[in-house]
Amino acid sequence: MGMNKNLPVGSTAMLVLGLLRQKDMYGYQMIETLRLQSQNIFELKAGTLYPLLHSLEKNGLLETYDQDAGAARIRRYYRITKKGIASLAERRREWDAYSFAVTRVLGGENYETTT
Amino acid sequence: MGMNKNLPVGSTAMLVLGLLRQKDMYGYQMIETLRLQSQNIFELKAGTLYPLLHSLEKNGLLETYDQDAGAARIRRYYRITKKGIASLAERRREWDAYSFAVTRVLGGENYETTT
DNA sequence: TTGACATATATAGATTATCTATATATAATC
DNA sequence: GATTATATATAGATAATCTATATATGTCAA
Repeated sequence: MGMNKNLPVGSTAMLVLGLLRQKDMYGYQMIETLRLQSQNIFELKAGTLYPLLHSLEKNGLLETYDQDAGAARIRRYYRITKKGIASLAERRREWDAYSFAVTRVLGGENYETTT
Repeated sequence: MGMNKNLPVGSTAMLVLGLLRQKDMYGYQMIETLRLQSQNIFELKAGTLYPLLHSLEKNGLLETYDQDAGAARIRRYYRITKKGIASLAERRREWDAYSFAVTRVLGGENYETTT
């Protein structure tokens, strides 16, 4: 993910599942939507996304269908499954716990260190 | 970092710098303090921490001193440098932007997708 | 009409963060 | 005497993401 090489990581699958909970999308659209909704914070690379989508599909979190005939260009749409929705909920719980803990450690409050 | 293998993230350096902004610490103490302050969310492994400390020191973000003589066991203390404090501030800015963007994407608000 | 750029998907290989496993040594506890 | 906690360290494995590359079509400007 864009920004800085150090920070992000590990939560791309959660973001993709979050997008697809909004509506079905094809890969390129996910990259654009993620960039727009995050105000250019997330710049997901195609080389990251497509292998990730394949793996989420293989694990039953997503399913695919190709665009209706008649369209010039092929677009492979992804739809989130029941299992994907459950996985998203679990990932969100973990994200919340993680980011809350970061706030606690960096927050500036003075927790005494029970050494 | 503990929790779940997926989530973790690349923010361990930020957390370590955050701890050392509170006060000087030695490695083992950082692991314990991080675990306590995060209420067991962060379970940083020794095999992660020590190489990280060496690298932060090599880059001038930390400096070390050994425990005063007389003590039985050797403890290597780490102190954050001016450069380390600046780096922490930058990493926090990035963390804030990142977590804010996650909230925007997952938040549930209905941003229209300008496809 | 040619070239450049945006759209669209895909894979191979490199990089890097973190983990597991292992090593060493002392102190405390059973 | 054996086990567990303290304390630091390194080697090797795993996994997430990136860069680079490939392919193909559509659009727009020169």
